Amino acid sequence: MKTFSLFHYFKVKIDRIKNNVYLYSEISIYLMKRKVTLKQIARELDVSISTVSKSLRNSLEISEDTRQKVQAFAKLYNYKPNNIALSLKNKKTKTICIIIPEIIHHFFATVISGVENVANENGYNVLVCLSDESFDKEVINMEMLANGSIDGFIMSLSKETQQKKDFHHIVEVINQGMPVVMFDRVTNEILCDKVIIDDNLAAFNATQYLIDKGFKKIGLISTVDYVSVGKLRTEGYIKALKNNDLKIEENLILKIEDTENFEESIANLLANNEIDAVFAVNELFAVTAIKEANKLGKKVPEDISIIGFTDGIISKYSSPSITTVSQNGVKMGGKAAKMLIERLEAEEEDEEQYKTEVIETELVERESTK
Amino acid sequence: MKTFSLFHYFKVKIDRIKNNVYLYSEISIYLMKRKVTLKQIARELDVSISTVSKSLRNSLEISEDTRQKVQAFAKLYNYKPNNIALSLKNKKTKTICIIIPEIIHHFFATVISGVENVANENGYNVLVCLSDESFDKEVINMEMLANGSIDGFIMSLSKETQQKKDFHHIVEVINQGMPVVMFDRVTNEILCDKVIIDDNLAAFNATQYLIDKGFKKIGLISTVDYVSVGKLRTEGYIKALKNNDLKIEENLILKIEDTENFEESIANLLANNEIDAVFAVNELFAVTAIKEANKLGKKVPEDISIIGFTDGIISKYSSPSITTVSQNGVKMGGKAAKMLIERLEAEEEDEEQYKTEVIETELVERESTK
DNA sequence: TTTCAACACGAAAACGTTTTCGGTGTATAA
DNA sequence: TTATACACCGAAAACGTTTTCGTGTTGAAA
Repeated sequence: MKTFSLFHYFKVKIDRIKNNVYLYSEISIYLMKRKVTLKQIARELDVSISTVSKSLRNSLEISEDTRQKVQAFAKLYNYKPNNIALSLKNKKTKTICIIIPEIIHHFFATVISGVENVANENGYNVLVCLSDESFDKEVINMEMLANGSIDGFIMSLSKETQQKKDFHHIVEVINQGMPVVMFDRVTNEILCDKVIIDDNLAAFNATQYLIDKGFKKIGLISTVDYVSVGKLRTEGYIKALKNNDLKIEENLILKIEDTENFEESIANLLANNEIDAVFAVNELFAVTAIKEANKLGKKVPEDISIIGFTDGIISKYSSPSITTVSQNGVKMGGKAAKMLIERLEAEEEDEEQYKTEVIETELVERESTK
Repeated sequence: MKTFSLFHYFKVKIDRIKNNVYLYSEISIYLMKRKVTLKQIARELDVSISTVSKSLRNSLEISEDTRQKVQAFAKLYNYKPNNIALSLKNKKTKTICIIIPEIIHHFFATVISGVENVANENGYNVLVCLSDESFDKEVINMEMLANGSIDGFIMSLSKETQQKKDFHHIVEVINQGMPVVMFDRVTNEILCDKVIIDDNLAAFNATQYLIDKGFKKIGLISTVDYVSVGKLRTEGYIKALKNNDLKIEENLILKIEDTENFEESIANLLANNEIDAVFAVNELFAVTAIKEANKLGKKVPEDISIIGFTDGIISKYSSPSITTVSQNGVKMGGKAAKMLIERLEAEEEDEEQYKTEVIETELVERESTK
């Protein structure tokens, strides 16, 4: 029994501790070695577990003398309370889970960063789960963790979930009393706190920006409609055109389904139409548009202007760098975490109404527009 | 007491269950509502907790009859065992923690992705902690989680930790019997499992590649030496030059300390020297070199060739796309997770010797070299 | 000397599991 | 009828905490 031998390593030292001779300076060297529990300290010091616990928490019930003795001993063995036991007792884990479709998307990475910051400031840990855009993985993750492992969820829906419109797993979790905050890819069918950007407005502004520059034939590279943000951004684009009495031309609108091999579709869009500007709903589409334009002998921004969405690594370091709608992921994640934690620490479900926070976007002008 | 009223909602149904009339088809509708425990089921069914537990685990000690009754009831109330309680009992949390300096670096994001995959396959969850390149945050995170919250660590050292060379927090954790796997930014001062790439060799190969193309004046953009990978890559570069009897010119070697505002340094390097090729130790430096070269009127790859390190988003989508040393983060994370889990599930610390796995790199040829 | 408060500490319950061990009751064999 | 076996079930310990309540000792006041 390794845990026992531990107590005989520094017999001399311990006896001195017991006799209230505290040698703090000598103690730090012996910090190492296995986990020690209240029970073990209690046994060794010939007091009860309660006494040890109270001593360490500086309870007034305990005499100055034993308190110091216990604390010195605990320090010697580097006692730290077991978090799992505390979680069980308190019915709180101080851990929140964020479920995102993919981590390699820069935007989601920044959101995690924002969540982590705020969570840590408030003493929470962050569990990251990747749904991989899969409905099943989303469900499994949630069911797995909803059984005491965490205190609440922050999530952005997977594509498949948005397509199926099946949200039973989320409803169940909420019904069990566990708070959920959705961000970015949300749905109206679930009642919970949400934090989003005004995709519609942002797209409208971006398109308007192009129109103001004098462009008439503005292409749109979007996603299929079941991706909520794709749909909203498409609507914003259309609204801007209508507002300026420009014709909506179906062949200028490209809706990409597959995230692989979309280069050809974009090349076709650019080749077969007299487009003088493009609004792309993400930075991948934007940078690909630049590449394909170059291949067709069209220079950016001289021959064609391009605006992207999401201010990530690509937009910043592409040549030319890309004018884009900046969507502050860090702020978004931070806000989501704040909302979740506030709800967790509210006096037992005030059942106060759910809120939807809108993070403002900003158009970052770079080299891809003129 | 909300938890009680629950038991009176569907009184009729329950009575039928008790009388062994199992109506599975009707059950699914009532899945919702709060967490139910073994104790509650036991009380309601007038059996002991042990019986309920055994029934649900299909113990042979329990009669077919009560087993079915209990299982039907548990299903009705969507019983799921409490993970925290299980963790406490089993002294295993089935959670591993990955500590990385920053999540917005594409490479680290891919590592997380690899860790997540392997972890999930083996029934583990992944807790992500960001050290933010800070020693203190690294220490706090580790101390916080080493108290039962997780089963093991996967980590890459923060810059500050590498600079201070203070690894006491890691030693302590290991001494407590918690396995640690280090990746990418590792140190020889710690004995544990590691997974790295052969930075030296990879840099050597990349430099050799440039030399083979006929370049003589090859610049190096590296980091300061306390960043282990920066140092190793620098050594590889120097070795390649020496091997080919090329002069090592100090003014062709740029060591960047600050990750902000390094553009000027790079511009100076390119402006003040007759450089015909550059090897950069990460993709940020590589893409910046391209930008600065362009500003100086030098075209890539016509006037100057550039090789980067880490095959990330930037290298792929930059124009021109960047020839780079591909460092497979997913594979690296997967390997690290595999090593950690194997150690966790080994028959109680065989104390088998620690291993260091080397992930092979690959030179991905793109447009930035000719 | 008796009474009472203050003090210092311990026992035990609770959180939700799993598992070991022991104890019923019934049926079968002697 | 008695002994044995077996099927079925419950009590209790264990994981590591915190907290409530109870209890014994001490000293001072009556």
